[in-house]
Amino acid sequence: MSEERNREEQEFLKNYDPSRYERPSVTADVVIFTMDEDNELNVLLIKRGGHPFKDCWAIPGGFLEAGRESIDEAAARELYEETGVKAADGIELRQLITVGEPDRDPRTHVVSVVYMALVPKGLLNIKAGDDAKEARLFKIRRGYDENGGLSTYFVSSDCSITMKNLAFDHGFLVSTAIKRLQGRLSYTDDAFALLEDKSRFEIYELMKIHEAILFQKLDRSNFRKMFLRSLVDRQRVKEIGKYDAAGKPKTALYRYMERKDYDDE
Amino acid sequence: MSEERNREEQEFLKNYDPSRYERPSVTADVVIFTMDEDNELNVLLIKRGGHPFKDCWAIPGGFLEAGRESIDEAAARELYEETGVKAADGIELRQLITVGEPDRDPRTHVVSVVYMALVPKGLLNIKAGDDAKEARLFKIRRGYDENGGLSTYFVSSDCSITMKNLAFDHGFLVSTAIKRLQGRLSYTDDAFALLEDKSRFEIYELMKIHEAILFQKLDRSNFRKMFLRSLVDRQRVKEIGKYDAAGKPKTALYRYMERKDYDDE
DNA sequence: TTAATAGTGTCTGTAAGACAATATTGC
DNA sequence: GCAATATTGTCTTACAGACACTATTAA
Repeated sequence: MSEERNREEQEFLKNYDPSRYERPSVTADVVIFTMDEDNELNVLLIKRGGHPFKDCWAIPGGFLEAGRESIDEAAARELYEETGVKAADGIELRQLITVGEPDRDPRTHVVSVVYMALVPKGLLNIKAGDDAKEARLFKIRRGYDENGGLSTYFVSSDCSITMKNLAFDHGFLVSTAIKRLQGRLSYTDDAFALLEDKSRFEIYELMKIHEAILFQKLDRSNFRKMFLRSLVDRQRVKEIGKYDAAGKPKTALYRYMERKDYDDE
Repeated sequence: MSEERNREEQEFLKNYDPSRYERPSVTADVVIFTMDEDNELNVLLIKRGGHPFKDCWAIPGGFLEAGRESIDEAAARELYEETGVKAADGIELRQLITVGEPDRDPRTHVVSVVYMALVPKGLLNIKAGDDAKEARLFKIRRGYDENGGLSTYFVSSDCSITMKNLAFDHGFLVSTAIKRLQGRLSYTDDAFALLEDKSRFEIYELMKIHEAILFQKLDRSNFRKMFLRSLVDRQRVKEIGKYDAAGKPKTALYRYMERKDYDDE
């Protein structure tokens, strides 16, 4: 940009009044997935402490602090506040969808940028954030409703809620997240992000994760073949030992090789 | 929701002050793709009429009118203002990414929800919108820069600009859109959206579109096989005549069968 | 001993990619 | 006629899915 144009633009910016336009609020919401001890897919929900939708279950989210953080940073902050997990080091935090119907929040026009995160359960340190009474993991289950249609619902120790009972349009958002997770499974490394220890795992641990995400059993033999192809050919995974100290054969262990994400290529 | 809670929530909403939080501006931007007579992929760019980035080329976009339209509607409005194309009837208008670095726009914190649209050239009626001097189609070309690296640039009758010369972070946004378009090509019906007449086309018209998007030549025979498999098996396309009135064989014509999008399934 | 888990092998069908061989159309 | 376009076919390799068989481990 030329010197003269630069000066002209500086002048313009000095006189710019940002209050001219009616602005919506912006939030970053996060659908946080994990795997539990029963090898089931879980999602983190919070019980809302304030209006609107007080006492309803919702996905965690918070308002963007305009001028002070990017929308990605707001999502990372929200993830951290709710789980103690820092979005850096290998945690998947990926943008999912942005919703902005004028009436989706009764307070005011809220545009929500929704992310999904994949976190091993061992890293989770769940705590209710600012405007939440409680935060809790729910098992995601598939079942048939009274009409015989397939429906998704959330199960915790003492309660079970359906997708449609979540606050705002969060049922739709979680549903979208699950579909995206399933769709991406075959061509991304998403599943590895849910392993408790990515540098030390067995083939069938990974298979359990695939099964949980797809809500269906897989064939051991075929999964193994697929896995070994990815292993040798694409060097995404390395075998790190198959025998114990005495040289006796043991279940083979593998290490996931960290790499740049597909989205960036 | 119970009656009492409902009344309580109404009370809360009456006293809610939306000006409590600092809000960013929100825009809907659209990367509009089409195919030209030379079977090359084109993108619509506008020359900015005002500051900032005055006289720079950018993708069309506009501020969300908070409280009066959804973010999807804002994108559809922007598409219409720039091209006269209504987003309904079969035009692909799909959310791509949302960006929100605090300093990506020098005026104020702007969160941009970016869409991509696929429009046949015959429907385009390009006109410069409010704050644009000019709107124009650019051919998207791939070439090698001085360092031998692959780079993408935009070519029009009398000018050629590189990805990095676009206003704001729009180079990144267009680049992301192209990658997404390429990635989705094999498992979506995106390519059909660029046909001049979806209800009457030849196989190799569709192949030209695939070639333009992928920036590479394809094998006729193999493309044909792939196409015919999709045709018979998936009933996505129907043959509508291969012979002329006299019964003489002609190039086969096909009709695309409209269907719900994958994302919604 | 039984049941669950781990690992290997086989068979079938489908599909992608490379490439050869015709046929048809428009100058 | 030639060149570009359209159509069909062949061959190879890869891989997904179904399923059978063996070995090992834990209760």
